[in-house]
Amino acid sequence: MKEGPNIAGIAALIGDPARANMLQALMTGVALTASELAQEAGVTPQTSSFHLGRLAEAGLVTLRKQGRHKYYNLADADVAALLEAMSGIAMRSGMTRVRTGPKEPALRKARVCYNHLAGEYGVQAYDSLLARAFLVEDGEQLHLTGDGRSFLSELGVVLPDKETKRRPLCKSCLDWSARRSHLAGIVGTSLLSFFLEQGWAKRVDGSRIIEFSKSGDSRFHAIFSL
Amino acid sequence: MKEGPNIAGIAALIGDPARANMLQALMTGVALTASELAQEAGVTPQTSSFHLGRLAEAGLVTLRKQGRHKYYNLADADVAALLEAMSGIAMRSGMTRVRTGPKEPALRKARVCYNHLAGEYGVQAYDSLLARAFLVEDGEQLHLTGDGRSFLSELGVVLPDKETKRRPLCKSCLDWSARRSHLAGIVGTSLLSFFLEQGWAKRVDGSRIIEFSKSGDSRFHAIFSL
DNA sequence: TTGATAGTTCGATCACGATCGAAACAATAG
DNA sequence: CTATTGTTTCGATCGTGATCGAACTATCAA
Repeated sequence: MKEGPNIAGIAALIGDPARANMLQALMTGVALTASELAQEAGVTPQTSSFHLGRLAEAGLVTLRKQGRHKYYNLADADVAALLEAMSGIAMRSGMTRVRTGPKEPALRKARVCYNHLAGEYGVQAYDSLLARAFLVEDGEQLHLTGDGRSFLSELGVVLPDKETKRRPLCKSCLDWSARRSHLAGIVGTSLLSFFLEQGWAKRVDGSRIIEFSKSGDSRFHAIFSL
Repeated sequence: MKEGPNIAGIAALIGDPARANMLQALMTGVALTASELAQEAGVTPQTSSFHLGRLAEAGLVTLRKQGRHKYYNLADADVAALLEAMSGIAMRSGMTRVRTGPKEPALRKARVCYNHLAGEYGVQAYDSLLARAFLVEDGEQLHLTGDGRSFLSELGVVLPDKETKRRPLCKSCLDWSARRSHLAGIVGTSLLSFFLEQGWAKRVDGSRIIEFSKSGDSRFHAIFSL
C-alpha cells in the first residue's frame, strides 16, 4: 500500500526531547559517554541507555567501547546535515526554545557542525577558498585543487595524501543560520583542528560555540578575505 | 539552559505516522484537500483536521480556502528538502516500509520532488545543463546563463522574464536516491511542467513516480545527454 | 427552503512509549 | 579479593497525545 522509506520512524526517533537533546549534544562532534549524554538530556542513565540503544539501532549514532565506557558519536556527516536542516526549519517556524539566550549570536558567528566549522566563519572560509580556485565545484562533487592543497599545507594544515572514494576530501554542508554552504569533509575537519591547535579559536564549554581570540580573528580574516 | 532551535518539536510533528503520510503525499506537489489527505493517511476527517492544524501552525504546510474546500500544500521547497533528506537517512537505515514494492526502482528513476524533477532523470538534466554552462554554480547560488535561457526558450520551456530575489530562479536540491543535486527553483518547476505538457512523461496515479514514454524518453536523452 | 458535502470542535477513550526504581552485569582501581 | 563506577535489563507506572463518535458550522446545489 505504502511506498518509500519510513520517514515517520526516524522523525519519531528525533522527536523525543531526550533523544533530540542527545543528538544536539553530539553535534559538537566530541564523543560522549552514555552517562554524559544522560546528564545532557536530563534523564537517568537507565533511560539514556534505552534511548541510545534505539538511536544506534537506527544507525543515527555509532559507539565504541573503551574500557567500561561507551563513547557515542553521530554516525555520519549526513546525520549531522539532517539535524542542521531541521534546525533551520525549526528556527524559522518560530519553534525556538523558551528563552533564546545570549549564546545565539555567538552560534551564528562560529560553531562546530559535527566535526567542521559552521556559521559565518565557516561560510566565509568556504567562499574564500572557492573564490581563489583553491576549491572547485563540479556538480555536487567538491575538489581541492593542487594550488589549494599547497596553500593549506603551507599554512600548516595537515591533510591526508590521497583522496579516497569512501571518505570524500571535501564536502559541502548547508548552514541553517546563513543558508549557505560551508566546508565539510576531511578538509573541513582538518581546518577546524588547525584553528584550535593554533590557538586562534577555542570551544566554549560543552556548547557548539567556537570563540575566536582577537589575534586569531584577525589572522583568520587576513587569510580568508573575500 | 538549552540553546538552539527546538528540533524535537518539528521532528515529533513529522514523527507521527498519519502526519508523515500526509507530508509524503504532499511531496507530489499537487494540492490536496483535507479529506483527501485523511484518506491518504488512513484516518478519519476529524483526526486529519487536527493534524493539519498542527502542521499549518508549525509552518510546514500552507493552505488556501477555495469554496468549501481547503487545499493544502507543502509550505516551501525547504520543507520538501528536509523530507527528502529524511528519506535518505531512513532509506539507508533499513527503515523501509514493510513491503518495498515494485514501485521503488521507478521512484529512483524519475519522481517528482515537491514541484520539480528528481531521481536519475533529474540529476541527469542538472548535470547536462551544468556541463554545457547553461547553468553555473556560484557558491551556493545557482544561475541560468543567457545561453541557457535561450536554449530552454527555444525548446519551448516558459520562463519568467526576470530573476527575482525572493524566489530564486534556480536552486539545487539534494537527491536521496542518487545523493546528487538536481534542479529545483522556478526553472526546475518549469522544466517538469514542460515534460508533462509535451506528453514526454506523465504522473502515475497518486504517487511521486514520473513515467517517461518511449518517445519522451529518447527525446529527453537526446537533449540532456552528457 | 431543504439536502448534501467539507471541515471543525468537543469530549471521552485508549494505547503507546518515556520514565524511573531496583537489581544485575561489566570493568577498572586499590 | 573488595569497592566503586559505568551501563544494562526488567517491571511497573504514568502522562501525553492520537483517535473517533457526535454534534456543529459553512458552502454549494437544487
